[in-house]
Amino acid sequence: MKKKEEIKKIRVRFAPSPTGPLHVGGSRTALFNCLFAKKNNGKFVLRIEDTDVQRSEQKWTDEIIEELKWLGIQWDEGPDIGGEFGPYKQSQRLDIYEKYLKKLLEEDKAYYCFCTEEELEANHQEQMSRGVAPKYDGKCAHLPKETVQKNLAEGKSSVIRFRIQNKKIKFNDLIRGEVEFDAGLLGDVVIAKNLNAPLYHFAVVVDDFLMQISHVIRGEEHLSNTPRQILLIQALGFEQPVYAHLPLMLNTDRSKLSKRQGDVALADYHEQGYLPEALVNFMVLLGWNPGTEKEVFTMAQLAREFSIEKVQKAGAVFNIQRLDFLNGLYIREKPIEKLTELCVPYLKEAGLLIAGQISEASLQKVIEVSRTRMKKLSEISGLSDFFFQNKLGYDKDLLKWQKMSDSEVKDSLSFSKKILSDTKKWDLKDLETELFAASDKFNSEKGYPEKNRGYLLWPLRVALSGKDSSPSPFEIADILGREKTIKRIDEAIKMLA
RNA sequence: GGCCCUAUCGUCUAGCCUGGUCUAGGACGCGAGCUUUUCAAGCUUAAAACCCGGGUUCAAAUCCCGGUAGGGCCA
Repeated sequence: MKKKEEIKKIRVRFAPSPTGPLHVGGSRTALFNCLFAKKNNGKFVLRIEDTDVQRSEQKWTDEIIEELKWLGIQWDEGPDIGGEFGPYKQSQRLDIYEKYLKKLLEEDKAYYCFCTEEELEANHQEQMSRGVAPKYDGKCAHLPKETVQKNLAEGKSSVIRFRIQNKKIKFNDLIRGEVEFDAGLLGDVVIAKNLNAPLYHFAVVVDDFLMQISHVIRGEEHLSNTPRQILLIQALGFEQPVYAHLPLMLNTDRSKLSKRQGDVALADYHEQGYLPEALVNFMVLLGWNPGTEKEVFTMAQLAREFSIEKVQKAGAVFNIQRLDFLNGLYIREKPIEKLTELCVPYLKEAGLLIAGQISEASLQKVIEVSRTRMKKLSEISGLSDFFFQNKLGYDKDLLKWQKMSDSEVKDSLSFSKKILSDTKKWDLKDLETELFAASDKFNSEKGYPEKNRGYLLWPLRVALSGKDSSPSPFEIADILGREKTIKRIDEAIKMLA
């Protein structure tokens, strides 16, 4: 058998910091990573970057996991399921970082810096005033060993800095092509507060290497951090991954998507009743398209059709109207049992759904007749409340179709009442047929224009719904049943008396 | 301030690599119409863009150069 080429396994990761709710931007990064892995038969790793002890909290880790799962994003290795390259939380890997930190220190590729905040600030100010790019001035870069030892022994506060070499860093980005930076402009970067407190740039590099990450797919905000990390990789003798920097998700004013201009937490969208299918479909189209005119995708289709080469370079504005459209689309397509199940919590929260008050079948009908009007699940209560309420509150003038007078409306309702009282079969089809026929009869008796069915149907529909817009009177009556329907008509007539 | 990235309808984008088929295609939204008791949904339809300036070429949205604008990162 022919010996297999050393084909490097595709391994990607999503590495969020649990310092707050999962951001939609982060969710999209996770999605792209997941799709890239699926498409290329690779592995997708979830790693929690919780080295910032001050700001990291377990509850955010839990939320990240929960929301990603909800979206339908699956990982092959992660803090919740373990894996070959664990642990997958940086806080559990401190001894690993310490080892590499010591190595850099021993090889004099990193050094202790004792500069105070004030010194750094003064230096920064001075450089700014001279119009020079601000960077660390290297004051502690060549301290005698004894001084360092003495300072350390005295417990003088310090950080560990990495020596940035003065050279050009070039790398090939899968999305942007060749990118070049001049590292000489950088200044020695702080990689750890101390041996047990590594900082972001350092921890990522170590973990990506140890977890054998082949492709680093992340947001564009990290593009300018890449040369630093490459230098670190070289200093540690690691292998460099392939980079792909995704375009940013933008506010309407084209700045980086941020809180003040709307919701940024995935959980917010979840709560409002956006469907994961819609969110996934929406997010993937922000910066990617298959090159065909197809725009509606399931996760499975995406896993097949996704290609990183077709990812856009420019940032994409988060356009909520498009999300709403897609969500409406998925709401309309959802099997009714599923959709009903999804709506129940919203109805309960609004105090509309009281256990045992309505049959499952009727509830499904309520959802069915409301779904075309729904952009998100949370809208169900406002759309269907009148089905559940005993008393409707509306102005009697709403009952009037065009320029009808009170007594005309009363006649109209009485007419409907008579028809509905006599109707033998109480189902949607028959109600519709009967009422259409009744409308024609009513109009000709009253001398109203033949085709204008509003004279009969509008007052009826308002009497049943109490709203200026609602499903048809047939649909409402069908669900309400004869007794409640007649009762509502009577109540309306009473208002006109 | 320095560095880097980006640039097609209001928005998401196709086309750009391999110049002509582009009077620039699709989708969301917006306008109109149909349908209709209402609002939706559905169907039909309109308006709407190649950032600017040079160059190369018979021919440029597409290639080259220079601006401009926006964004990101650094502190």
